[in-house]
Amino acid sequence: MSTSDRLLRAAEELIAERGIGNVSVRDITARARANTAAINYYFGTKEGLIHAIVERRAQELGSRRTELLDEALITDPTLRGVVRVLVTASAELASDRLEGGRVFLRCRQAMRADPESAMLLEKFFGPYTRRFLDALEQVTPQLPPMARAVRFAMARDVVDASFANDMLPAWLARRVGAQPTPEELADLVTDFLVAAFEAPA
Amino acid sequence: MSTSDRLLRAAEELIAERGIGNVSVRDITARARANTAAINYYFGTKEGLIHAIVERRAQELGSRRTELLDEALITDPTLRGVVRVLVTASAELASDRLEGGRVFLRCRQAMRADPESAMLLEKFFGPYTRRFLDALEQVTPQLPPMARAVRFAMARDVVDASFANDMLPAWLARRVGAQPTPEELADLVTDFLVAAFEAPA
DNA sequence: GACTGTTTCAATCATCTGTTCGACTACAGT
DNA sequence: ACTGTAGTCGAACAGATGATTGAAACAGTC
Repeated sequence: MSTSDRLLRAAEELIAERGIGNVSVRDITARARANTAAINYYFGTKEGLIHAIVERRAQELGSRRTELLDEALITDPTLRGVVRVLVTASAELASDRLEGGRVFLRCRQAMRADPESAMLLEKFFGPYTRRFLDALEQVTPQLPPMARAVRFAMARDVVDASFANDMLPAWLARRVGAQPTPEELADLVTDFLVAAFEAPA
Repeated sequence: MSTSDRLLRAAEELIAERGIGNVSVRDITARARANTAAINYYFGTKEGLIHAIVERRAQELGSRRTELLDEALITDPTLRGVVRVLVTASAELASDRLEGGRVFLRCRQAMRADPESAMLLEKFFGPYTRRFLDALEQVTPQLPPMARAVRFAMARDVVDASFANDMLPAWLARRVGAQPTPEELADLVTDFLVAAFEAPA
């Protein structure tokens, strides 16, 4: 694996573990077994690094999401079909179908707390998110726009949060005796969201 | 207002604006119009400051939540009644009924991205959250524990995220032409969650 | 007015931050 | 053998960081 790849990976890992802001270039280069200057050599600045992280993942994820969505709109153009796609896209990451997906989910969640990074995320993931809302519009024509928008925003948050963290917080998992598997979780989340979208406005 | 109060306030504001990790003690003391040493004088360390922030807010919020919950379990012991409480507690903050509530909501959301701070939050807010799950158990006896736990975790995330950020992300608000008021939002979120909890397991 | 404890202040500490630099290596094409 | 290019390395930079210090300013009490 090339040095720049190792840097990207190491940065994602560290950000996922500690949150942005608690990660220095020295931490990253150390874990990547690279020299301190490596980040500046390959990405110009530290910011350039996180830019590269987002750009790369957005491309991977975006094409997969588009793929799933196009398929669903043909084979199963229902509310459940569209929600399934939203859930599946994240569930696939959570089960590391895409290399390092689990790590990136947490990394992205951490970036949301940093305004600058949050803008980056919006810039790169925004277009795909919009396509999603378009699809949702098709399968919930009866909903007033404001209700649909708010529900969509909530659904997004639910999916992101559910799969990024441990599925259940530790105390909750202890209380019910187990963590759900990613597959269980995907079903639970889907049922939850479909019912929520079907609520009368 | 005393210096230590100004420090707490300033820290909450800055964390809310920039996220933890982008806030130095100098930033905080500058905004609080206090000396650089003030934080160490009053709170020992920077970490002591954020500890104090969480402790103070947890006490305020906890008692209010308990109050709302006890009341609801008597006057309206239904799923909708309990969900209403969950939503109301945050909606009150979002409309600044409690001084600086809006700011703290964002501040807390930012803290969630920092593992150390997240542990603090869990420690201080955890007990109240548990009481909530107890209440939910009473009004949804038909749900399997795992489904209830996951749904509860999702509901928590929805409420926190909805009221912490601008209600809708900028591009979504532009698309539907307006931001919902906190009251509108509270109703929309409540309907959404009640329907979600009523989904067959 | 002297004495007390509390609060504020500027200056300073060692450490960590992101970034830059010049030297060194390895290897390609000519 | 010579040259250019890409990569790596350790050392260094200036600035920011959290924390500490000792002196000053302040209040209230005898």
